[in-house]
Amino acid sequence: MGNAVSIKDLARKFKCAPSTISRALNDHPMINIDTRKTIQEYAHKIGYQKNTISLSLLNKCSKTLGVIIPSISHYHETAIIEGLEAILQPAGYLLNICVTNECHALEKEYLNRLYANRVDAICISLSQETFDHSLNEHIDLAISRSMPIIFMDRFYHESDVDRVITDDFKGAFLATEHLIHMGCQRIAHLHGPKGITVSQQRFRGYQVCLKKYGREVDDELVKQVMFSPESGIEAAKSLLDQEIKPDGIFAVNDEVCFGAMKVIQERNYKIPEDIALVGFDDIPLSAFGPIALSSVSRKSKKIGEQTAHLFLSKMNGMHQHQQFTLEPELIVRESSQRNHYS
Amino acid sequence: MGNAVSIKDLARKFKCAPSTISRALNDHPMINIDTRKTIQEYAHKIGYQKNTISLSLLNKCSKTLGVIIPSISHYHETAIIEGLEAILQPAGYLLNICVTNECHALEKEYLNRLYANRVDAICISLSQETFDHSLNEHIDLAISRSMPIIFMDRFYHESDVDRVITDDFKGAFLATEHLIHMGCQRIAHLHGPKGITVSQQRFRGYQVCLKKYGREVDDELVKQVMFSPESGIEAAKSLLDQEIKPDGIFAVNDEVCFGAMKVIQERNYKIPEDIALVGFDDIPLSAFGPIALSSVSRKSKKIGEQTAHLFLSKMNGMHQHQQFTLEPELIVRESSQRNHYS
DNA sequence: GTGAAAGCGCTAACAC
DNA sequence: GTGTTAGCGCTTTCAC
Repeated sequence: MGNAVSIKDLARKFKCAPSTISRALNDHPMINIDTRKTIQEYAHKIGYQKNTISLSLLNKCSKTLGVIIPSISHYHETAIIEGLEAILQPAGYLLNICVTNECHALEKEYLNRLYANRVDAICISLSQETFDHSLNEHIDLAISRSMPIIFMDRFYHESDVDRVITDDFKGAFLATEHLIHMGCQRIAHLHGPKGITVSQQRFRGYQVCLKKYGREVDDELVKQVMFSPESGIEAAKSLLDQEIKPDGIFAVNDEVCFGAMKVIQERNYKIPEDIALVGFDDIPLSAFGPIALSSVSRKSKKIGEQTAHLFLSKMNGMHQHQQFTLEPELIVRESSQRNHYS
Repeated sequence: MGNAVSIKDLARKFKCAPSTISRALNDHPMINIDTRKTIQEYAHKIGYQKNTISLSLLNKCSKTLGVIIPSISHYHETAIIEGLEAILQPAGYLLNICVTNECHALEKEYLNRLYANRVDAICISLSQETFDHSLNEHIDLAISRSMPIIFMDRFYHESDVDRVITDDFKGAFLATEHLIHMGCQRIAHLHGPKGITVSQQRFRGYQVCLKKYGREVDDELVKQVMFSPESGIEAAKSLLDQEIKPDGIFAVNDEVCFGAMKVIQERNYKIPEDIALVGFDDIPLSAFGPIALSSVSRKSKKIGEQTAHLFLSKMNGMHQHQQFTLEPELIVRESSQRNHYS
């Protein structure tokens, strides 16, 4: 790495000034066309490649986007990354991806490191810890340093920031309404971790929908879960062990649903006849389990794409903050499709 | 971003030379302890943060690792990234993650861009296209530029390179042997895309194991698939439509297995009694489907960790090439656990 | 049409 | 104990 060929080396070789080489390589019209070609060809031949770091220093622009996410093991986050890459690769950007494991200290550390590296902007989906304890100083610091920040999914307050989110409330509403239409009388909800926006929004959608159809939210039918199948298993067991059993379940995500599905089948209830199931996220495997799972798609890839576009517009001088809320889509499959409508 | 506070600004403020500030911030013992503290506190207060780009230029070291992977939508790749981060975050590194979608042109483009950014090394899992057509000039170019390259999973030839892989052959052998032990007589294989090392190795493991137990590989029982559940569905249908039906299936990965499982259940065969199933990768959902899937774990996270260690040892001056081959582990679950052993 | 020089932010060798 | 200077690789303004 220390031996990379530089513009100076080429200058020595051609017995000219570094600036001439620079101009030649950038196809500057004022350089003699022949020398230009000769230099370009030679540079290519010996594998010269501009050192972008020096350009970053010079132009105060690193052509890199920082991405901070709480986890990378779910479809949602990887689809976001795919969306970001799809738009930003052609635009010449690289992605610095940082995974916080929902840990605030790490998030803070990464935010600082990305700033130290002078990335052009940071897209962030806040960690659970940051959320739970409203720890926002690191974000405020970044903003005061005028580092452009774009929030994805979770954001720290309603004030004037750039953000791209899905309308989780609406998605949850659609899912619950669908279960009502399928004739479910006792619709349970597997409620995501407390303090997380998506959990709250999805619960609210469930709640408001039930109310709208003149039903009460029964606390016994709402169980707390983490975002994992294990957690869905536990919750489903506790649901099926109690007096009032559900005939429909809307879960905070698909993984949880898979866990619940396993328990339901083990106990010989029929899906969707005895218990109808709807999840959230529409992960790729949902369509291909032994019972295809109904799910709300939150357009994960689109979040990435939209975020990328927002970022590019900021790079092009758009200083006004923008907020995008994407529409979720209910995908009905076997796990909730009943033939007898209510 | 253009307004970031620099060492020069601090020098102006304290009416001293930039080098004094630099030394103070780096806790240089020769600077007066009081001025040192004063400067440090003030710098912290106004949110000064060293510009790492200038350091990269100076030290010829960017504290960044480039990561090139063919896809990011499977558990395997995300687990690798988790492994890399687990080791490299504490060491102060950032990851530039690039997804090629199995496309050679993109891979080449990214490799070059990472070199332009002078990342300290590049970890790469080659794209299918690169593999299929043995397109290695970009790799050779990177090596000739003395950019450290570490191969993960797929690598381009057996020569002297750094690499971390799993023993796919052995994993496949274990899976097949297990099916034999479970009494399966006609073991089918869902063979991954041609030209991909993992497909070949897994097929070879299957093949060699059958031979070892005195059985023939029946071409009718080997079906070609892609790495998707859809593909598993098709292949399973074609298997079950033919004269000779399998009583055991070893699939190139778990997604494919899920697809196959769906078809098998739809046709009312019992798992594992009629048909036993073993997949590969041990994705998190495998344990939690309605029928828990047996699978070979390729220690994905460990690949990331080992790669990170290899990288760090290279940064510490280890110039000899290292090759690591991780041991796979067969995880037996419902889909293949029969009570009557052969 | 080409060269010389300054500067992006920082550190380190060398003064004093 | 602190200042001065040069330099990492590049572009760009100003000369000529």
